[in-house]
Amino acid sequence: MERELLEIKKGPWSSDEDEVLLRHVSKYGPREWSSIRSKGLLSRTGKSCRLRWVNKLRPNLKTGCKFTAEEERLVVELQAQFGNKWAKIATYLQGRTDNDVKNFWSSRRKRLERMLQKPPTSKPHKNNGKTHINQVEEMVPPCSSNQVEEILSYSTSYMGNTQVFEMINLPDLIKPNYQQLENDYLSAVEVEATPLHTVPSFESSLGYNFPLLPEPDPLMDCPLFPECQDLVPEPFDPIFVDGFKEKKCSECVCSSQKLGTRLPTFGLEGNSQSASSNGFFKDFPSEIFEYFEHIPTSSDQ
DNA sequence: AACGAAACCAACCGCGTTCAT
DNA sequence: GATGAACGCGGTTGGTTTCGT
Repeated sequence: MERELLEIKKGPWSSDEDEVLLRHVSKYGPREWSSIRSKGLLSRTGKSCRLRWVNKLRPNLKTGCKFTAEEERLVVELQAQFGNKWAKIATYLQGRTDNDVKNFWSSRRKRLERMLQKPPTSKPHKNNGKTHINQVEEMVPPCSSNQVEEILSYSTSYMGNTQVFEMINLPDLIKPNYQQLENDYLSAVEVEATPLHTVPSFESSLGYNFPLLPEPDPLMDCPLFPECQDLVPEPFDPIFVDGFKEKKCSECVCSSQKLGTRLPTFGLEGNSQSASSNGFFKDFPSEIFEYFEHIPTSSDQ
């Protein structure tokens, strides 16, 4: 028994272990992770227990759901704003963990890196069932990782979803549909501000009132408010900032006032243009297209 | 059907921060 | 203030699943 406890178990969690962990959390709350092992309940480290709870067992998680277009857009915007502060970004996305966001981002990054680094081939493009991404892989010249980062900031692929190319147009991404964003944020705030005891959840059955996730403070975090200019994280993506230049900051403030200064204003007026096919490519830096052949559209087929 | 590549996801590790003593 | 334990976060890795050929 003692020996068993000394040996730290690693690897996938069993449902029994999950159950033990859930019982512990229901009794003591999501803390005292180390005591789980010291009490002999599990031979996992406190760290591991916490991670399991945060990423899989916590109530209200969107496990197994692909990122929606809105979530994707938010991640892109927030990543440009905060950098790789995944935990912070995750607080803006209901039901998503930092791990989710991190995985989403790195997967996206890898995909784009591959797209931009594969040398062009001389093979004819037949487009027989190939996605446009596959074609790009064959056509785009090698590219530095900086370029990848840059492009990542402005594009969204939405590859994981079934509507593979019904993606957000880059202009839409850089100049998001403001009204939509407002609505989304307000509904998000509404959810976040709803006390957990009013939300049917895990807590009611297990008897512990889980604390709300820390609510992001968009006012403090938004570098676009004049009063927050000092808080702009460095390095701040210059091109991303460029996207905002045409709009005066006063407009940000006005918009934020409309929302009681709680909206993370992206400082842009609406672009009601809906996502359409090929939006992904429309949004790439123009140089890239020097290497492109004509990409067939749906009307070509 | 088999195989390889890509995508996805869960979990670990190292390091920095916070907190109690 | 110094120290150590606990915690939280970001980066990375490795296993599994999905997809295309």
